[in-house]
Amino acid sequence: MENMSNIMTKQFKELLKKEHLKLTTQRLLVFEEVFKSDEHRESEEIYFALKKKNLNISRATVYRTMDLLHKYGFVNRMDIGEGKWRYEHKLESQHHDHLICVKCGRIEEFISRKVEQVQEEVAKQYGYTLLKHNHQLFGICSDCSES
Amino acid sequence: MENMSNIMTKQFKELLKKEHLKLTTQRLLVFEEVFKSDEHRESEEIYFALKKKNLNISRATVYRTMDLLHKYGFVNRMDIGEGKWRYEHKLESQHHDHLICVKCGRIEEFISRKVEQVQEEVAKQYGYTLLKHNHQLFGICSDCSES
DNA sequence: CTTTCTGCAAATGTTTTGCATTCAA
DNA sequence: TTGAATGCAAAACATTTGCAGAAAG
Repeated sequence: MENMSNIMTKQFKELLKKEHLKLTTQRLLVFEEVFKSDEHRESEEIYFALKKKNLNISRATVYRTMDLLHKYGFVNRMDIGEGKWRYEHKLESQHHDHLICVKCGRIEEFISRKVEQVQEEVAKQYGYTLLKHNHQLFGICSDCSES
Repeated sequence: MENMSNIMTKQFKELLKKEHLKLTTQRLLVFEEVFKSDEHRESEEIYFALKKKNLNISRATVYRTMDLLHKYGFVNRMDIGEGKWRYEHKLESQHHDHLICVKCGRIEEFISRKVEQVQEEVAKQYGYTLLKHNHQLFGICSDCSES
């Protein structure tokens, strides 16, 4: 039986065809690595995850592919304020924001209709057409505040 | 008559004394440069602004001083997702978030009590103690959408 | 005097790029 | 067969660091 990840792979392949981009082994492997995990990872981590599996895809290709996946909307690129990006795939995930523990790095995803509404109001008030937003809460999670 | 910026300078000097940090010409010049402008600038821009005035303070010192100002709460460090920081001083400014035009780079500051409230609710719900947040809206401003 | 700070240049860490080679179409 | 993608190493970019000399306390 076909799972979600397979459907995404199909979509990815269709996109490549549509855009006259080549379906290479490397692109597929990076894609699958990204969709296999629900973590919020950096390109570097994805690169090493592949390396560990003896899939020696060059760093440049990993970065180039992540860029492509971001450009075509297969992943979200999040900036958690360390001067680098983390990616998360969009499989089965609705839009959400993040709650990040500054001690252990744990990331909680949250959705708040209220915040979404207020954002629209603010944008409207200033005459902006809203394209995207960045909303992260930093704090200490329950586990970390106990110890 | 004494203005706000002077008061801040006094506070900065007091802090240095309290922390047994040295009051150097460079630190004062960087500090004044930062408090002289209301822009949201990067360390690099501050470095060049000083250079233009023939104040040849080394890049390292500018970076080190911005770090200090951030550490002691004289400036906010914001990450607008380009892999680098921008700073804004806290002179006369309450807490606020940002609305950024992706075309011209213009930055609008906004405050929303509602968002602040909802953030607290979300943190509580997940058992987090909220420390800070990052909230940026990206869109197209009225000027840019006309053209 | 004795720390601490500065300036420099080198190092760092992440990401990008040029170019020869390889490969999908 | 040929234009695009890969891999490599070098470059780029913002930022940090080690260290010797300078300056503040």
